Amino acid sequence: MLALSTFFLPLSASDATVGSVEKKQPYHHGALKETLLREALHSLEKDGLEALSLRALAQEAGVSKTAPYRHFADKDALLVEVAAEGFRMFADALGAGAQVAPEGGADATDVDHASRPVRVLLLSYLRFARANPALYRLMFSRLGYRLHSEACRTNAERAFGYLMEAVAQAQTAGWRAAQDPGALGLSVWAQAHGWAGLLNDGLIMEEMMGVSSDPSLFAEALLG
Amino acid sequence: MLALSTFFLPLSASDATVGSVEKKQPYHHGALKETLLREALHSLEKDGLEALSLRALAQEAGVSKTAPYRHFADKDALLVEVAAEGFRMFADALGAGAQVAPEGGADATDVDHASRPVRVLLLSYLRFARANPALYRLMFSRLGYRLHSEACRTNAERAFGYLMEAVAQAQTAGWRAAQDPGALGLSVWAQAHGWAGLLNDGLIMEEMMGVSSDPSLFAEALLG
DNA sequence: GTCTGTTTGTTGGCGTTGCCAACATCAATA
DNA sequence: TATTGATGTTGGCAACGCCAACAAACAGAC
Repeated sequence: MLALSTFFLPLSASDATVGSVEKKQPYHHGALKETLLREALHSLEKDGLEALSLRALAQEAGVSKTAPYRHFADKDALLVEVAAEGFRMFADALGAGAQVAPEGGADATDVDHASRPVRVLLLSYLRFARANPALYRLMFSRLGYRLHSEACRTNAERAFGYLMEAVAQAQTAGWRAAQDPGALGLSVWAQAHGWAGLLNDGLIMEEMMGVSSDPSLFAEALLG
Repeated sequence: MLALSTFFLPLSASDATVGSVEKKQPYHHGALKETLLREALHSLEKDGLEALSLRALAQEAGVSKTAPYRHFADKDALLVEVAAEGFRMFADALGAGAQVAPEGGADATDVDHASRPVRVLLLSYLRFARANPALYRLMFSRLGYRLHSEACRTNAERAFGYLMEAVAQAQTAGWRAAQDPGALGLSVWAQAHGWAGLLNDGLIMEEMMGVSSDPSLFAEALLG
């Protein structure tokens, strides 16, 4: 009777405590790789990179300790794929943020209006970094970029492209128009990366500065 | 005869292969804590944080695997003390750099002359980060600041003080004089921290930007 | 359908790590 | 001199990444 509910459930094999008679866990998981990647993301944001363990992921997926090695050469290979997924999400976030408010309309009275695209992008950037701190750290580490994963490189360059677009837009509107675009883009990136790191590692020391840690306020200080 | 050279060498107990007769390694090391900290620094810069092992440090010091626990509660405690030493070195570097060229003299013809103190400090900052990448990473991580070690906090604040001094000097000389000093200091710090991270993790992608990775060139882009 | 090869799991084990408990040695002090 | 506390040693536990050998299930050829 109870077994009727186990008709086609190859995805989440979580019916371990149903009874002791018919635990018909299928030999093949069916979607182990995707499950492991999803769990790795969860584990990352829950307990950080250092606590992430292949064996624990395997156990959580209801699979033996060495099963992950059928899908990933080693732990680093899994982390690289997680980082690639992170870069995909990251580029999407920057792209979406840029599309939300392309040209605000007729509020050009503000002196800093020209820098608006950069400001918008920085907020998207910091929002992502704050929402996924461990993932962000992983992405911008030896594993994220160094190990020349194609997916990482592609999406990282896409994200950087959005940043350069925002800078170009701002420059044509008059913001730091004299500066070299490449150097300016790198500078903006460094600013964003620095803020992300300081915020995520809890190093901001607001009490030392009398400045709130609300990212929207930082943007004011970011742009001269 | 050869044993004459082993008169008072309680520090480096590396005379293991002298002979097999008189290896009179004293039961107590004498300076284990300092030795371990020194080796930890070396190991950090040689193989990175992830490869650092308490057992390996102990073996290198010629001591049993659990001897370090008489001086450090656990691995994190040792790393915190390493980070504290790092902050000491860091603050010293920033302070020394500031003293080298307090007021350059009569070359005030440069428009960017006012920002000179900040530029000098940024170069000291990046030089330190580039010279000790793994240490820098450790310092600005969960272990460096979060675990409220008194020595870390004190020296970090000293370093930040030098940064704020440079900013104040530049502001009185006219550089971004209108901006809030606290916010401006934080912004400069974020810039420096961002550059340090991007450089140390090899994420700069000069070919993408047509910009050399020479830190002295970055300073140009750093300051509007 | 049966056979066969490949994919995807499993068990058992190796070497390493951080850390604990129990014991040994030595210096300093009562 | 006896005792105590600091410092180092041995043995061991659990967890980890990863390897080798084996087992189950799927997939295509016949």
